[in-house]
Amino acid sequence: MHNFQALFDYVQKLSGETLSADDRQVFITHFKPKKIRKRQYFLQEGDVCKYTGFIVKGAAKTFTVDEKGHEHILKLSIENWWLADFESFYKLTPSRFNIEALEDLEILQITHSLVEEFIRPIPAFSAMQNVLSQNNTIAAQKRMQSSISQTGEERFQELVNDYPHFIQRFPQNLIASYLGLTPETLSRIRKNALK
Amino acid sequence: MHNFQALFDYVQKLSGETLSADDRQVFITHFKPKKIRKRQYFLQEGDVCKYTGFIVKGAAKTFTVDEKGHEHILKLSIENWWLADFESFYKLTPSRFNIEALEDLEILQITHSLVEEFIRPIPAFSAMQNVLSQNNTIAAQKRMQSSISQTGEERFQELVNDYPHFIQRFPQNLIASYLGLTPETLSRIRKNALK
DNA sequence: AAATACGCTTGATAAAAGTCAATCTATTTT
DNA sequence: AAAATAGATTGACTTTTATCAAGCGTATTT
Repeated sequence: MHNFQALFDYVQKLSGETLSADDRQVFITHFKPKKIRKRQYFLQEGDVCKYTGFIVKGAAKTFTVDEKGHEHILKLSIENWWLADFESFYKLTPSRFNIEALEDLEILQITHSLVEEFIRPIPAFSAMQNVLSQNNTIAAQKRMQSSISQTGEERFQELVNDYPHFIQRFPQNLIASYLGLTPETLSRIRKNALK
Repeated sequence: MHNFQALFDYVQKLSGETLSADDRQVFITHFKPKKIRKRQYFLQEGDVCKYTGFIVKGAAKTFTVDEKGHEHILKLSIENWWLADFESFYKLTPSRFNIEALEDLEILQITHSLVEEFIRPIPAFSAMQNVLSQNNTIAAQKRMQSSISQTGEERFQELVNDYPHFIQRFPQNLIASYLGLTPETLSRIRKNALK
């Protein structure tokens, strides 16, 4: 039996509400456990993102590949995050992004229509969605603010302060890409910062 | 009597639902019309953003000022947008942003607690919030993607394509700041693009 | 009408970041 | 164990963008 406890804990924590036994059963009925091995894709550019997945274990990157073949990482996702290209997921349009497992992934996945029909009616879940939406708005605003007004070095320092576990968990070339820098530039930034 | 029609139209359009006469009365009771003259502040750094305002007429910029005294514009807002620093508005913490009228503003403003108590229970409104939240997530993702993977010139071209009315309505130095560029750099980018 | 602000442009120079190539180390994979 | 791969670093050089300063029109203000 797959581990739904992480999902229950997460929903309850963010919503501040309790899930009844019946609620839990609805989750268990509609979310499907799935494993994705390292280097496998959860989503490929051009495909429709039919599922969103709650990460129970593992990590993934969401990225594009430009004309020169360079990767640009938009998101790094770990346990207790939702995996999806939400534009494609909401609108059922082909995605511009790839999502690839960086470590073996265990997720609980579900389609948009099943969420709408069965999961969103659960009050704790929609309360969680509201909190999550607020958190995401705030985080997106902060990241955008950094991006337009700070140097690479300042953005890196902010990441070290705000998400130190990301620095430990992911190799530097991925962190660099997430910050909009090349690996060489981040390497030099770190060298200079050591003074 | 202030123009609530723009707000009603907006809520109905985004939600796909109809507002009853009673619903409308709830809006009229709790939203307060306010005028803010050009160059006046809706919000100042360090203050708590107690209100969100629906823009009926006019335009505003949301920006920070860095240690060197340079402005960085995070958002440019016009009719049918909501004005606020949502981090400060949701959490009632002091804001890091300033919001200033670029043109005389007519807004309909309301506090967070009044929204929660009286407005959000209106189904069309909460449906609108859901759609808005999705749209914002998608737009934020797209802008972030541009920021980490494109040059200034490409970001400018994208803005011209996606929001041509912004280019017409705001001076170039504000557009430059919104794109994370100096006015000089944007001026040169445009000169080169004319070839 | 004169004075002032503002916005845009251009030039010269500096700083930040990217590109390409080489090397080194530490894992993985075979 | 050997081979292959992945990640990090460094050097030389280029491109992109910022900075500072000046000049020029056009609104606004007085």
